[in-house]
Amino acid sequence: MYRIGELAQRFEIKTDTLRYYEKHGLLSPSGRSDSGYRLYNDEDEVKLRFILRAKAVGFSLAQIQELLVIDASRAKWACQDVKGIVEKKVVELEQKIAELTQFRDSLQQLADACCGGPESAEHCSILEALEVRQ
Amino acid sequence: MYRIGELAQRFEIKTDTLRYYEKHGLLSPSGRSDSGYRLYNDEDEVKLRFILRAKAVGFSLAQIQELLVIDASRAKWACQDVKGIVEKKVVELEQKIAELTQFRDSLQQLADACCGGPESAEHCSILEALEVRQ
DNA sequence: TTTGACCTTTGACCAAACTCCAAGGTTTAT
DNA sequence: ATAAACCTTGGAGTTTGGTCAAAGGTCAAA
Repeated sequence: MYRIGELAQRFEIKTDTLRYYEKHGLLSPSGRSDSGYRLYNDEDEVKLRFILRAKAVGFSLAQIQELLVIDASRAKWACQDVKGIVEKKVVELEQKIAELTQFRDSLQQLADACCGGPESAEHCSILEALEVRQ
Repeated sequence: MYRIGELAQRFEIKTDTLRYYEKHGLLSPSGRSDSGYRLYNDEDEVKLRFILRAKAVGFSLAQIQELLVIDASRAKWACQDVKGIVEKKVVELEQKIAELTQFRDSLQQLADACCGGPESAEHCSILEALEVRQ
């Protein structure tokens, strides 16, 4: 059994983060000491590892919550349920990548069109492009 | 001269957004009516177009603020100043794209390793991967 | 015993970019 | 005149994932 500080330290996160996860229903300690201290067991540790792993590959806490629901009663779910969540996330990421890539390309275009030298910005093609009426 | 509602409608944004931009120093109306209504002129309109254009290519409002400072006194700045801001943003975007791509690749790997069928999630390789101790 | 580290709860704060609400004044068209 | 649309201000709320602060109780080592 770990106290909150021990578990937090073990995973290099803040105690406040663990309290936050508890408050938001992600991970509650399996017990409390007589004085009210949170006590986390091995299963709690496994669950925290799960959460942090999922975060590390880009899942939001809400999405992790979904995965945790499945993980809690694995036999009641199918592999396609899990894979569905992951694939949905992949699509989401791909869309965001596409958007950011578009931003990047637009900006690269602007940058390429600019002389970038010490000339006065009076006639800067980037500034012009941002305010032209068309 | 436009009142706030007219300008907002023209650019398909909320009046509250204009008030927000004013409060945060991005765009103040050039005048006020006797009753206190905001009055925006043609220059204000040009400036708003600039802001929205910059937003559309991914600049944050803080970054747009920087660009506006330059735009306000173009002769005092050089093309390289403007280009510098744009190039910095490009780098930022490239880093974010790289991060998201990594997420995507990790998740795609997980998805590929999963049968994704109706089999019980009891031994789901994705769930296993997320909680394995290693 | 003492002291400092640790723990609790509650509620507020932070970031960024809006958006909403309430109370009340102004304008416009009927 | 009337009613509805429009405007003002100030402050709070939303989202997401934390983080901080205050007040006070508990634990462990010296």
